[in-house]
Amino acid sequence: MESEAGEAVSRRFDDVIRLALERGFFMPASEIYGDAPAGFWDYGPLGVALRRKFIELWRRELVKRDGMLEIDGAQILSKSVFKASGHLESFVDPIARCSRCKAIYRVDKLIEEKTGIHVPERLDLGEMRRIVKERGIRCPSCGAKLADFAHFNMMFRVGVGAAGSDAYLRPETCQNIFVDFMRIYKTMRGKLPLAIAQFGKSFRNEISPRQGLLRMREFYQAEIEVFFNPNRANEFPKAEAVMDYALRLQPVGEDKPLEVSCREALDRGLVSSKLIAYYLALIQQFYEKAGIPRNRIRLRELDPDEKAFYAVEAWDLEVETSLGWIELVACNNRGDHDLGGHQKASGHEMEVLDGSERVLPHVFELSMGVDRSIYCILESSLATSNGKTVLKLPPYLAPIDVAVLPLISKEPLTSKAREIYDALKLEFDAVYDESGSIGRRYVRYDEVGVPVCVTVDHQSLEDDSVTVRFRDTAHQLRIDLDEVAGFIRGYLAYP
RNA sequence: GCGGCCGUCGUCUAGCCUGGAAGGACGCUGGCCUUCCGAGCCAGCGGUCCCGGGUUCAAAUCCCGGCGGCCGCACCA
Repeated sequence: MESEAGEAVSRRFDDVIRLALERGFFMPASEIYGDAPAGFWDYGPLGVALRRKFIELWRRELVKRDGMLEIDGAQILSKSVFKASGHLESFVDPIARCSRCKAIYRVDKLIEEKTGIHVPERLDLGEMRRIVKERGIRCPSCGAKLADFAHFNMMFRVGVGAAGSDAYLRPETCQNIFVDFMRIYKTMRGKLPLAIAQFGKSFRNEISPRQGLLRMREFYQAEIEVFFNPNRANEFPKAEAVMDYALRLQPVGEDKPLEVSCREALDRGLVSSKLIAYYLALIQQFYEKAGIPRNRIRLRELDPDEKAFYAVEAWDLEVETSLGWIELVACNNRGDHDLGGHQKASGHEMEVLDGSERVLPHVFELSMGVDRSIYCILESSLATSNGKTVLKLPPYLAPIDVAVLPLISKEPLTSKAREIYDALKLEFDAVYDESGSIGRRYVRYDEVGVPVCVTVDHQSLEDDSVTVRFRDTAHQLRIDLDEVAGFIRGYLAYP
């Protein structure tokens, strides 16, 4: 892929990484040591602030808007949890190693490739070994015998306590929600449909992590699990509010997204229920408010081969970037896989009363990749103006709200500016800066997306006014000092 | 995990082929100057040349191994 587009692609990705490294958004973990494993990243000060604001927007647009309950679960969970969830068995790849050149292969894929026989991933290893032997399948690169048949599980195993009992770092945050469901339902006086949300870390031992924040071994998810009565997924009054909202749906068989209202999507049977249409609308609206242009968002239906082992209906919210379409949110109808599995394995009742009906709730999830979202927001906000970088984040996502600057670095302008900074710093994420020319400082803050700068000049000393300078236009406005806080508050307001 | 390319101050890079004092630009810090968009001047800061081993009088440079990055394949539960 050496086309012009291909080159532009890598340049744009590189621009984001360069900005991130240079200005402290994020950096490789364990960076100063040579044995730093791939797939682990540290967030720096600006990255933390951006992520915090992104999550605050998520709380506002999804959790609060919909009256969801938020929890914060443990990252290490018992082996039994993953036995019941299916991850211990299904979260694995069957692999084998060449006895001579040591290359590692996916056995199921290799058999399929060589013989055309479809091999279920979960087929017994002995069975796979038998097929390989019978069909005389050998190492594709050197022709030697295959050996060391094994399951590679992508969960990180940890030893708990002195005995080192097996437990696992969660590969998805939602298992806490399923395990805790009954207690939350009871103690919070729950009623179906009930949505429980969680923001936190997950861990997957990726074979080959790559592309910065896009595929990590330790990463943030913001997940929402909606528990509902499958017989009543169309009795959903809240959905009326979004019936005219246009989804960008790409059902199986389409090669580009269709603009269809929720109503039309339901009428045409593209989406299976009002409940699902409603949540697809909420998540798409959320990304529009996070600053991703609508025409770069799509909700793509997964065909059966692509779906996770637990999914019965699956839509991915994807965003188009210079690297292609990136999956940011998995919207899965998980059916009763989870509560059913935990009910059976734990012996704990998971059925609840919905009216007079006794029902094992089904689950629709919105599983968001936070770090990937941060990358996409950075990339889509990155603009160039007169050869200079301007990060055009929505103001309410900007890591720094306001920079307070004396026009020149000289008393009494500096003292005056410091007073203003002190008055703003508790309410806002503010910085004070007197280093370098005023133009240099504007550029410095444009580059990290600060939406407004407050500048103290000679006139400020006479009449207690300041100028407010806007990142996106470089225009300035003079306002009275006692209106500054209110003005910034208004400018940073959510849409 | 395989294959190709690659790894030098915070960032970008010169130097590597042909072994011989790690240099520049931007940035950052302090000062002077400066009343609005990367100004100027002065003085500074900043590098385990990815790591380990080998060859050599001498290694950023050559060789081997590892780690990491990008791209392609595979994978993405």
